[in-house]
Amino acid sequence: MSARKPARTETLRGDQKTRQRLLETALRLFAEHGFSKVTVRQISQAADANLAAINYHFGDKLGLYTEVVRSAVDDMRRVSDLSMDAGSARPPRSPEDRLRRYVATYLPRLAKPQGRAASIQKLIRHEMTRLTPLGPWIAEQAIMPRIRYLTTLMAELLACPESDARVGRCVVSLQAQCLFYMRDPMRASIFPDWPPEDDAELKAAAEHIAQLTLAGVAAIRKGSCAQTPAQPASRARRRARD
Amino acid sequence: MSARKPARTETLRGDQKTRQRLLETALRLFAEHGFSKVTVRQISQAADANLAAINYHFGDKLGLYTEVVRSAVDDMRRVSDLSMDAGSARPPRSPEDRLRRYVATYLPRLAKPQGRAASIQKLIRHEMTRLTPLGPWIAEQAIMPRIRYLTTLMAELLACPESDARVGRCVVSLQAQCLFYMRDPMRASIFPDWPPEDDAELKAAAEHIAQLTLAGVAAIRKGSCAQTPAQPASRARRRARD
Amino acid sequence: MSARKPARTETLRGDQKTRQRLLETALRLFAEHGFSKVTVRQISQAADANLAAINYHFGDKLGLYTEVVRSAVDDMRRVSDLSMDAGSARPPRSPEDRLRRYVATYLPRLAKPQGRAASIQKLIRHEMTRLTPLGPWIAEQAIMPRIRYLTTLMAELLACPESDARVGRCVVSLQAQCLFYMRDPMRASIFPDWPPEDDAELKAAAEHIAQLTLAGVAAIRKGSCAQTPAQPASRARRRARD
Amino acid sequence: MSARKPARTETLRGDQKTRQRLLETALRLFAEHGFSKVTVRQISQAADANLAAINYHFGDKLGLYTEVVRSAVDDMRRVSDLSMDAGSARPPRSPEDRLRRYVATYLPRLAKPQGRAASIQKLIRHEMTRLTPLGPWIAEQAIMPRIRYLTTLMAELLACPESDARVGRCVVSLQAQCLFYMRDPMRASIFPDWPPEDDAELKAAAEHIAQLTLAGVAAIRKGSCAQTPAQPASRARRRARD
DNA sequence: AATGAATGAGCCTTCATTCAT
DNA sequence: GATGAATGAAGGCTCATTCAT
Repeated sequence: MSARKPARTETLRGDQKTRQRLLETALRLFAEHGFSKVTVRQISQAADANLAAINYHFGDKLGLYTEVVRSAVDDMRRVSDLSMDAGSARPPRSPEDRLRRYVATYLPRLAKPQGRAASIQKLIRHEMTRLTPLGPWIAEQAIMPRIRYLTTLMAELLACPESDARVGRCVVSLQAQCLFYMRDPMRASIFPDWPPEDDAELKAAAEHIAQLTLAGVAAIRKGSCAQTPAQPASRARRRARD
Repeated sequence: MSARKPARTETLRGDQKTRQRLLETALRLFAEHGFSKVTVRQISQAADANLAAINYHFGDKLGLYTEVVRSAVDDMRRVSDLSMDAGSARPPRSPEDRLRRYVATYLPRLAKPQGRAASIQKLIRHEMTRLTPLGPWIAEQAIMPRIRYLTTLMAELLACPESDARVGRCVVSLQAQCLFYMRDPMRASIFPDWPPEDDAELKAAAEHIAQLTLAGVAAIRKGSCAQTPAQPASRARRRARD
Repeated sequence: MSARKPARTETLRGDQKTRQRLLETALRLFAEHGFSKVTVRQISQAADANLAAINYHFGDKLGLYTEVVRSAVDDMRRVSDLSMDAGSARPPRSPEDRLRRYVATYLPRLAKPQGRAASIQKLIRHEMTRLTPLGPWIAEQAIMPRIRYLTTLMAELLACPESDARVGRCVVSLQAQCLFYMRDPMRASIFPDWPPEDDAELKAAAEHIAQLTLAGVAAIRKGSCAQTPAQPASRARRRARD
Repeated sequence: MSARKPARTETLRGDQKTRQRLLETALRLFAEHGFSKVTVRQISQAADANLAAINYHFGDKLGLYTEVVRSAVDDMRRVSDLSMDAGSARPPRSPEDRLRRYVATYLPRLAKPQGRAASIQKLIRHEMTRLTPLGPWIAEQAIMPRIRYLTTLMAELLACPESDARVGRCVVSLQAQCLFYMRDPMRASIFPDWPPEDDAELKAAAEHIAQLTLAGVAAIRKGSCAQTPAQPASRARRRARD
């Protein structure tokens, strides 16, 4: 059989050896419809492979899915380091600058994922509601680095140890604002323009988040006892007005 | 016939109890596992009803689901008005106070939904990823009132018309921070303590969000044209450093 | 309840007392779709009656059907006598005239049944493929009279006793030609113009059948060699005579 | 691979036997009880196959049915050509002889279908009352060839163009008489001896039909304008009386 | 390494029927 | 005499998986 095929065809269809085709097709379909809405028949047909090939290569449907998620998250992690100065040998910047840069590079990737990243994002979203054993692993790979990076950053901004309770809350506030710009079919069905795709608007949004967060964190840093009920509220208001 | 009416009411309760039991059971199961992971057999068994009763009362599985979602969203909408001063004849408070109150009442309901609300929240989460025709309706019922309320509030805080682009971004920033405290099985599997259940911690979190947001919005209000690159950015940075 | 209704409404809906409405609706639906393709729900809804009313009045679905068929066949029998000189006190006509008249009155009724007769015809057709216990009874009611009438007629034409084998065959030949003009959805789907609805064409068809049959019967009566025009047939004729 | 081919053929037979068994069993059951009265469970059990095999091989129940009908009609068409001189290189016979031969070969096949043909006949009968999209196709395959053959034949006998209205009527008269001898459960339940199974009786019946029809057609040919009311009718009557 | 056929469990739905008023 | 609710038995179909090459 192999002798009769041109090398090129061999490469296109034989070299990535069914297994690779299955992985790519499965990523696309799982991302689009979720694990349980995709049948192995659909995958094998779309990948131009035999029905039993999935079983042969990955044991069963879940085995294929696991492999897909694993490689997807690997991809994601590799790329995501970029926004966090990872491996950058540049002169250390001010925490404010680092935060602005973080938001400015993170937001477009959330709002306008490119190529494989788009599928991966959808896949992770589906995975979020399925509660598989891979969840914690995904978290460790994809989320914790961000948390650690932002924790250090916020601790600097607040001028306090990373263990301070306010640090975590500020990290959450920032991360929450960013993640809200992630593509979401549900939100898109309500607000057809969400998230914004216009580069200018996305840039403005990033600056908005950075400005609001920096100002808010600064206020929290200064606000020794901002939380007390009676008087402090008026004090806080006054301060917020400044 | 009139003499039998009491008996009939008894009957209505006794017979229609099945319908009600089905609705409640279905809400619980759909919330827990999602539409397609729950079988009508499970529901009818758990509700101690006949399999065909679902068909009789709701036509088919989807009819039951629709009814469940509809009543759930109705419930949610009715309760959610409370945090938005709806119908309150109290003396108008400052926008800062209203924002604080909004967060303070909204956050616990997101983080620690009570009874039916817990199921409803899960149900809506599932519905979010399914993209059914009910999505837009849910949005109008459950989300838009909040958006409108917060838009008015932010416009006041920013002292600008509601159509100003900054208003929308501030609304998003606040709402994003709040929604991040919503229960989420995925996040819970990564951070076992999320969202915090401790009342004190929740209160502190609400005050954090309010304080950060108020300070951030105030900064944005003053920085009339903070978005342009050159000067305003430095101004904003300087202010954030204080 | 009865006191409050105008007599007329009472008549339209109350007088024929559900039972009658059910019978008529069932006839229509059974005729249109056949016994097993119609559900009791459809019937009760179309008759504006309760679902359980069928069970109440007729025991079960089959009971209703039996009643429908029984009354339909009764109807049919009553009307069908007309084409067979039944009860006619007119002077006896020649058998040729009686045959022509038979075809002329029978054919239009088969091809263009009017009102209830149309439903009854369809109903009988469905019943023909179902092989119910009512079959023989229907036959006795609706078919045997014709057979007997035609048998007498053909015996006259053939000038032989009714027990002669040729009589039965001639009866079959005539009846077969007539019944072919009965409405038939299948044939209609192949030949959209079948059976002809045009009165002139129908009349021509009746005369054709009468003429062909009379000539054919006459030839059979004479026996030997009615068919051959030229020579070649003589060989076949000889063979057929043996 | 070539070495394994024999084994493979063995396999094709051994495995695909299921498909063939399903087709045969389905033909039998569908013929006996009709499409909707047979369950896929019955078929798969009777064919000693798995329930899902039907879905695998034919998509769904209707797919199986379609395949059964298709092959049945194919069979029927192939066999039916025999009675119509198709492909026969014999010396042309007189139209009278051809008509006699047509009836003589057609009638036994209608009255006493052999083996598969018996099932096919029943199947077609059921199909006739169901009005499926296959109806027209069945017609074209199984009926139209006969119509065309008989039309040519009758035009010869009448010595007129095929478009003459009388040709069609004569075709109908002959075909109607023949089809009446088709097996029919309903007629059988009324006349237990119908259609006759005795070869002698069938032969006599065929000769009767041929004789009656030939004489009738001859009469119609001579009575150029037999359809007009006044004279010709009396002429025809007179002739018929002889 | 890969395939086509076959399997069995399970799902949603429909329907005639009965029950309790 | 009539009703709405409830029931249980099937029926068709889908799907992941395994078997025999």
